[in-house]
Amino acid sequence: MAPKRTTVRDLRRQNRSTLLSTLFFDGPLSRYELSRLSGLSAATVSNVTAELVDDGLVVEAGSVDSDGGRPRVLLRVNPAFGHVVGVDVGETGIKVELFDLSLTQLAALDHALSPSSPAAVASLIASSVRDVVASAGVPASTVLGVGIGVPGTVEQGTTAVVHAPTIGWDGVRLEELVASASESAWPLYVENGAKTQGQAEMWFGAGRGARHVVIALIGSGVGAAVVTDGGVYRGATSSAGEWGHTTIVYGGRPCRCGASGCLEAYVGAEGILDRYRKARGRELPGGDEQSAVAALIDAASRSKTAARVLDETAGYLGAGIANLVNLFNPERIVLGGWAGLALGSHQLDRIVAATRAHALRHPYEQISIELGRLGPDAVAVGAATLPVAALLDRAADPRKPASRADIA
Amino acid sequence: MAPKRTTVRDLRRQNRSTLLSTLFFDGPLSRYELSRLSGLSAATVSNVTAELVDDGLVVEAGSVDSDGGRPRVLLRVNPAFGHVVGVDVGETGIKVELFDLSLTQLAALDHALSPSSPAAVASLIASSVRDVVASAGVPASTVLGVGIGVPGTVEQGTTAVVHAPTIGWDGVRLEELVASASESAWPLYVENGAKTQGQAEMWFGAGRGARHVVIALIGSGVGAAVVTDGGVYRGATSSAGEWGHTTIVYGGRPCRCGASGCLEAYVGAEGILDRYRKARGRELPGGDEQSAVAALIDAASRSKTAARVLDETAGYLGAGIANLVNLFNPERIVLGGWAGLALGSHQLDRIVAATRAHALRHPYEQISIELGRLGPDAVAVGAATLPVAALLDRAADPRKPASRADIA
DNA sequence: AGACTAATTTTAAGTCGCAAACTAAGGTCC
DNA sequence: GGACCTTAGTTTGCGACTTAAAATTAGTCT
Repeated sequence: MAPKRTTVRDLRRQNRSTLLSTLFFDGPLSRYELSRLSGLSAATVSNVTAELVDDGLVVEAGSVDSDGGRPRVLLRVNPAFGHVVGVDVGETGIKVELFDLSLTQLAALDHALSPSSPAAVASLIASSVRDVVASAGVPASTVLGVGIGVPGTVEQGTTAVVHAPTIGWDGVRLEELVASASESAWPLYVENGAKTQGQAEMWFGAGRGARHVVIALIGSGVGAAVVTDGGVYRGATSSAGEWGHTTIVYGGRPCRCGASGCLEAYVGAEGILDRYRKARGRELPGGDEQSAVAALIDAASRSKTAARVLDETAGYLGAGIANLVNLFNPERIVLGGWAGLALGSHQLDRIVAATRAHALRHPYEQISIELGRLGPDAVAVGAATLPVAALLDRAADPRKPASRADIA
Repeated sequence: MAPKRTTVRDLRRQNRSTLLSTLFFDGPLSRYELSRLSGLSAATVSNVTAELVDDGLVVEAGSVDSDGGRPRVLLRVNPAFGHVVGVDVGETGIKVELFDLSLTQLAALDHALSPSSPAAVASLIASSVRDVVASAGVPASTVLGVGIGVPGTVEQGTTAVVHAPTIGWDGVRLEELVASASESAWPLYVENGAKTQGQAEMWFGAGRGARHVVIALIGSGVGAAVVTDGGVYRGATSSAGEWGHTTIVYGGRPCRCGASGCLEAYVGAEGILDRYRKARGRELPGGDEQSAVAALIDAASRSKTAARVLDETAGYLGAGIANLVNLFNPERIVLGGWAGLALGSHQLDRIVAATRAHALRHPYEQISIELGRLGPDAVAVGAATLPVAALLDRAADPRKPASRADIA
């Protein structure tokens, strides 16, 4: 068993964390409301919030007029307490964005990137982070951490190890590379991009308020972020949620992962276009995947072949979603990723119908299927979320106010 | 957010729980070892264990001679503190077993059962529980609770609702039925049989020591218990883990759940036998499923058809397991259920190979695939585990010693 | 201005775990 | 067989924590 002591001191830390998190997610609140929401006594709330205010983590934010009685003073997390950086390492470029503590974007930077060595990417990340911080005029010392979302599985051990076949990475210790390429010692958090995007949807998008959610992501590849009991599920070594490579057609189409019959080979953008190509018996006009998929969806109103391919896609996708429903029994499914949104906005009905056809009745009745609400920045926002989550989690020690050093 | 206060009192409860659980799972331990394992100070361990001994939950169990120094006094959970009952409601009968607190069986009872109304089953359960308690000469007041494993999904709400199509149950509130059929007010715990069996493997079988495990169960039907971070994963409404009805062959064989291409239709006993029947082009000799499957496995050394059917089964099963590996990223897969054990002991190699072929490399490298170690009583043992888990969890209040009333 | 209300803060318990000092129980060594 | 280790477990004193109740603060209402 893990030696998880519980001293009276941990109590305070946990209460700090609870109150800070409540303030973060449920907006400005009075001490009184905090007391109700957290279950803590008014005295404790007063006591703990005084500390949080002292530490600069929380500030007063006006007051609510009363109708007879002392007006409530509202408290909220101090957005200027610190800043966080989110990095989205994609297959064709990287995005670097700077946020304040309320995840309001202050600056952003894009870099196109042809497939490059991990070291080259790491040094580009390091310099871009420095640039974006400088461009916003934010003092480097207020940066609480840098979150990095990558397109591949991430094994979280003492240090994160990235396996991203689509960009040719295998066993890359990105943290170490970035750390040695940058002179600042900001805490780094590396995580799979589907999971960071999922966390972004949970905090600010279609997942808000639910505790059991699967965020399905369909783009070139297919992935998912599974949220159980409010937290992203990681499994033994954090590579859980590889939905794209679950078998849905035993012995079916070959997949780029080497296996056959994977869901990704049917509903990933490449798989969809390839099936369309084969159905038409000739090449498609050139162009990037996104516009090709858009063209296919557009053609569906005129072309029977296109309509059939999309129908089949909805069928496969529904079966894939049904598998998630049966295995995870979530309360909500969020369909995201550029291809997922494109498909979803044109044929959500059919996808839902196919899901119903393949799922068991009772778990199916629990769910609602929604489209993602966040735009193309979701991966970066989600990445920036990681240092914030760390801050909320430990809420820092009463003695040494929360700062870079605390988050590890 | 859930109003989960954290008072200084909860600390004590949690530490009681930690110590009691450590003693339960890691056998007799001295106070000194407890202190190391729990991370609590020696003083606290002394203090808390004194309370536990006072309450009768823990007793001394001899001592270990020293080589220079005061000998250690061993402590263990008092097996006689209370008793628990486990009930296995199967498709063809019910098993009722009585255990002491260390899950040592004291008495057992079997009843064949043709498909019956829920009320009839409930009253049979109630009377059998009374009989088994009486036959062991155990005072009714020491029974801490009754766990019931059922063959279907269980929605846990204020009261458990059972949906078990194979025995014709739909929306059955078994707790209420059993409670009103029995005069004793023992706390009842209703749970899906695959989950109780999974918990039994975790506590006493092939799952010991691991925190992320999937226990796959293959019999007539196919199910799974997913253990994440040491606990059985339930999802939003406790019907998670319905592995048998995930689609593995899109558009494939019809399944008794109404969908098509479900894993169960390929690797469930019925599915295997039906495929064999079709492959041979004629009827099989009669008999029950278990002996029919045994006969098929036996025939594989002589019959090409039988061998092929089994090979294909291993392939489907491997793909199904690979889906679990990709989605859950466990550290261990346990293959259980009578058909799973039969298949596993004759062709584990092929199942493992098929799993490797369908799983992603990195999550695959984390796992070991093992056979279940528990016999046919596993469902009942696992059911009996439920009241024990409740006891360990709340470890009862310092003031009023743990008893029936505490577990709810 | 005085009464009344409702949100915070202060005060006075009471609980908890920990470190250090202390006791228990058994060795070793001469 | 007695002085002296060694290790296990207990007692004591203390600081930290939450809570309930009392006090204070800041408005509204008449």
